[in-house]
Amino acid sequence: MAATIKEIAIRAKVSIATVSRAFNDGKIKPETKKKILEIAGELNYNPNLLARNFVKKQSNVIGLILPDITDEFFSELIRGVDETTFKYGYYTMVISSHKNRSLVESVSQLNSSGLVGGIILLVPHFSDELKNMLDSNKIPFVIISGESNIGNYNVVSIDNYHAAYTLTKYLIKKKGYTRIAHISGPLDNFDAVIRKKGFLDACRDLKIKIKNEWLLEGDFSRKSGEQNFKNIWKLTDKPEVIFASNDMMAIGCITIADERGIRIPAEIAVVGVDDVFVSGIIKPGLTTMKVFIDKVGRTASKILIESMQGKKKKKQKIKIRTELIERLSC
Amino acid sequence: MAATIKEIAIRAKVSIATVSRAFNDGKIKPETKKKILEIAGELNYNPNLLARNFVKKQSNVIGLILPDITDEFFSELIRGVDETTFKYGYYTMVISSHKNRSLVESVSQLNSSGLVGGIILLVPHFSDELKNMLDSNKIPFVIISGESNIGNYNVVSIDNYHAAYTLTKYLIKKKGYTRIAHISGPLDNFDAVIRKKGFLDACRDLKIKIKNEWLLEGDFSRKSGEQNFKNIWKLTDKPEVIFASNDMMAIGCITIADERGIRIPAEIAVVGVDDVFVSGIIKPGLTTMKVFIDKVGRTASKILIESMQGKKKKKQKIKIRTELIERLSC
DNA sequence: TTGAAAGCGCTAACAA
DNA sequence: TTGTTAGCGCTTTCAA
Repeated sequence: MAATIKEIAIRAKVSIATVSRAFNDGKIKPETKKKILEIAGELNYNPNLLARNFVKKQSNVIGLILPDITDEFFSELIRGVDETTFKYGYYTMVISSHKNRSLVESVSQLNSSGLVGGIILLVPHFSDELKNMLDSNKIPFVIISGESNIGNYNVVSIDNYHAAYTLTKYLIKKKGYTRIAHISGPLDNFDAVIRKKGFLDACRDLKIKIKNEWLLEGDFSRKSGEQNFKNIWKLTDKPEVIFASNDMMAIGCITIADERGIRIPAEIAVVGVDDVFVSGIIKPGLTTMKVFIDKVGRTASKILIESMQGKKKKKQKIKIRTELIERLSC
Repeated sequence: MAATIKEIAIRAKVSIATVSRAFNDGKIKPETKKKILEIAGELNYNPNLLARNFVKKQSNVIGLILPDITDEFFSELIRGVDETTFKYGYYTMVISSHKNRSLVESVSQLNSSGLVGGIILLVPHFSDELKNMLDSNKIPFVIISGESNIGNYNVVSIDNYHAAYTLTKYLIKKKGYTRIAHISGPLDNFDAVIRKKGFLDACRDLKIKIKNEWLLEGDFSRKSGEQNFKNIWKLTDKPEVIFASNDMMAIGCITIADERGIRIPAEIAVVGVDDVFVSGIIKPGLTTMKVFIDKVGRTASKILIESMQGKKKKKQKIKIRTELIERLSC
């Protein structure tokens, strides 16, 4: 059984209240505090955070709710969050919502569980149900989402629009492409939609006409990149370059091109967004927009913790910048 | 403020004890239970897990302590753990020990915090300090480590020895190599040491002589693979194949070979262990031993949860099998 | 500066 | 089957 303040109190011949004060910032005589801390050290005392959180009706644990833990991407995100929460003396609880546990359900359970004092929520898309739940939500939360115009919440996003716009502009102005295909992510996903919009807007602004058949929808998976590449390759009127909405789909394109002996970028070029590890390894290296997902995690946790600590400024909307990485795929 | 059993009790005109029983498996009249559950539903009641855990002196949160959250590898591990804990109604708290937080410190704090009811501990190597701490540890824990002979603990390991032995044998018997270099991981890392032993034993058993200069030490990073490859390439008496102790180092080898126009496997072959995503993408595809790290996570959590639930069988040592993946790098 | 005592939401004896 | 009550370890009034 771990030591409690009661034991310390007995040994130090003081009341438990005094011991409690020694560990918080309460008024206490320095000598008393010193003695208590000494005894605590001997007893190897650590406060029972459960009890503390319970009575204070707060928690130094933050819940990180993910739609699904799969790729390298989330691992980076978790790292960013963990780094920050640790710095502030908080813990990170990772919760992924699977098929049998919806986002809404996860949040709602967590909320009343008392287990966490704040939530970081990664939302690929926004349902009314979710919005209702959040609006009636008591504990602080920060949303990580592609779209920041989703109500008066703290939101951290990748700057998807800027990423797609910049990349498209690069394709057109720097590389001279005029015939561009776009494989979007699933169109119920904010990031996907905004990237597509950035692409379309850039094309429009730069007076580039995009054929309808060059606008495809994938699901961010490598497999859907492969499939869409095959479809593009069947077209009689082929584009010169494929802008895949993320690296994984771009990698799918390159895979199939490689299988079929189609030369990249000579016959068709490919670019992506994310800059995952593989993108620097694959041949040819994938030109892409680097996304600083760990920064997203760090930023979100920082905002969350500040709001948990009562520094309630008004809700923030932060976009994390991206960066063009030029390689040889286009 | 979230609803409590007290409120429910008032509305249902029963005592709080009865309400409590309704949510547990206590003796209770079906009709009473039904009514209580109904009211709970209306009030959108969720039990305060903090309070419950506190009074029961247990916790349905398990702590997953990692040396550092970096690669794809951990992401898979976390996923495996999360999947299982969810299935049992538990939560996963991910804690990584950074420079400023040692493993021992993490465990010890967590222990008395009451926050978690069990711990999964990933230990790259074993210190006396850690061992002492674990021996005096009160809450259940499972160790994930390369070496399972580290005391009377629950340990889940990758079957490193078998992986290395099998791969080496494959190199020699199937592929006919006789001149093999080995880039080990850091030699204070269990996985690294055992893989090296498996390699050495296989060579000895198959009467293959390994020159000392072919035995190098890396640190599992891609960079150290690159460096070691350069060193190997300087040798006048070069090996025919490099057995890198993990895929990342093997990828480092391939990267440099590629840069320098050295053909793989024609001029020198390379194999690894892990089967990370990149290994199937890189050219040539990397022959490797697939490690089922998600299985490691699932197994560890299962054992942990069972032991948390008091099904105390004797300590288990489980090795997760690996599988040869033949590609074109050798 | 300290102590006494209440109470956080819940479970688990014990009593009825 | 249900109610009463004590208590988990801690913080926090209020009083001394």
